[in-house]
Amino acid sequence: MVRDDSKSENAASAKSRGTARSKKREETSARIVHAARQSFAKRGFHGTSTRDIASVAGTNQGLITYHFGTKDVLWRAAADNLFEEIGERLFDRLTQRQSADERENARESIREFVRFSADYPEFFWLMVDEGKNADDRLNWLISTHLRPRFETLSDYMLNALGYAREDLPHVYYTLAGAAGLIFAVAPECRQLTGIDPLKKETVERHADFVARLIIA
Amino acid sequence: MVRDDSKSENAASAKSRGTARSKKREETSARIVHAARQSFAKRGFHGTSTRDIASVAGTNQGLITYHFGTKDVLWRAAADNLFEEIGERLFDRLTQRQSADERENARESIREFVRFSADYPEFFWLMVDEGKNADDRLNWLISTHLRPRFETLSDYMLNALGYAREDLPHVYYTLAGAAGLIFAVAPECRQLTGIDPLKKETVERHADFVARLIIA
DNA sequence: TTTGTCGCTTGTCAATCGAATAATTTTGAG
DNA sequence: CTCAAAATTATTCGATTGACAAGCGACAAA
Repeated sequence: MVRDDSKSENAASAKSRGTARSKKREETSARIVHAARQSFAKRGFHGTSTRDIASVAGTNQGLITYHFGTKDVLWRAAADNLFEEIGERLFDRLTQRQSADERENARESIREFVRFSADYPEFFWLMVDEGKNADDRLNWLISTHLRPRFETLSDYMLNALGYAREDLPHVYYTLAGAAGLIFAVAPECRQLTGIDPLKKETVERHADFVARLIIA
Repeated sequence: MVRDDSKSENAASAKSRGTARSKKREETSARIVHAARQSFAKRGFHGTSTRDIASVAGTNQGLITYHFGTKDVLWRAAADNLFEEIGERLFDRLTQRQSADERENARESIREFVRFSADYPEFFWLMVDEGKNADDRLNWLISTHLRPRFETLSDYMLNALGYAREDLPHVYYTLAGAAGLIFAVAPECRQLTGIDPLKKETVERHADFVARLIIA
């Protein structure tokens, strides 16, 4: 049975807030969400079974139904969790950046974005996995997370980097693709080129490469 | 029952070569492979069922087992088919290109690669879908198709574009990502930015944008 | 201590998966 | 025309899927 929605959103009702029970509930729920994030990222929505996720989380499949109701809801929770971390990691740094040299400032922002792409290949996988099919998950993803993120970045590219408005889509997807692909296909890159893209020096090299490319 | 391997590879035994029977066999097989290419590209290996493929091909699932034996073999056949087309479409144009202006020559090569990425988003999907997991399919994909393709492009980037050897992986994945992502997530791009990346003018605009970026 | 709620486990369900086999139709050599 | 082989369809199988429901033990309010 699916639990009450009021608890579903706040992870605690008015009565049970802060108790040992609700604390355990949140812990378990978080563990499942974390496992779901890994699994969905690596195998995609269709390629991931709720039993796999449960196994990674160290529990059973029934518990997923109990906490989230459906696989779709769990996927949304995993996406929420990912974008929450992304917001903390990326946007705070980008928007708060300050420097004397405007050009070097922009370049460092791009480097930071490349480092972020190396730390969170999940974002790239999610983007490609869901972005190619116009379904409910894409609609939800755009309206909930992608749209505000894109608006923020657009303002930044428009004002700080001085791009024209009609170039924004090209800037956005060019940068995202250039920064993220090499990390998203790390196993392939390792086997094909012999270098490990996730090694610290390689990440920095790629960051510098892309930054110099975009801000010539 | 799986058909004889000698026919599996050549699509015709010595006796039946050129007959109406072997012709129909090849036609049917090609129809299934074509349907498999579409389905695998859109949904990935795990997200695609052999029944879906059969439905797209206008037949039933048993015929797939008859012609290819396993889903894995069909996937390889679909990949073979894709890379065959890619070879014809891309590499022939790139290597045969000749111009007086070396710089403009390189720029046009990149434009051509972007146009290719728009025509074949399947390549990007396949790359990301299979490149993130080090399994048998990735091993096969690299040794069979990706390695020779990468070598060819490496020579080109080394000689014609004058890049340093240790930068090759960065150039390769940066270009592939910058050129391909916007087309790979076309539905997302449409909904997020309002522009259709697959429209002819948009493709040309992106080609020009990326070309000017790489060859400044 | 009682009692009922809560977090969780277990078992089950219909649907669907890839694969194999049986049954049927089509084809072409003799 | 005959008939065996080939191509196609139909059926079946065991395994796995997401979802559901019954029941368990621990905990907390009364």
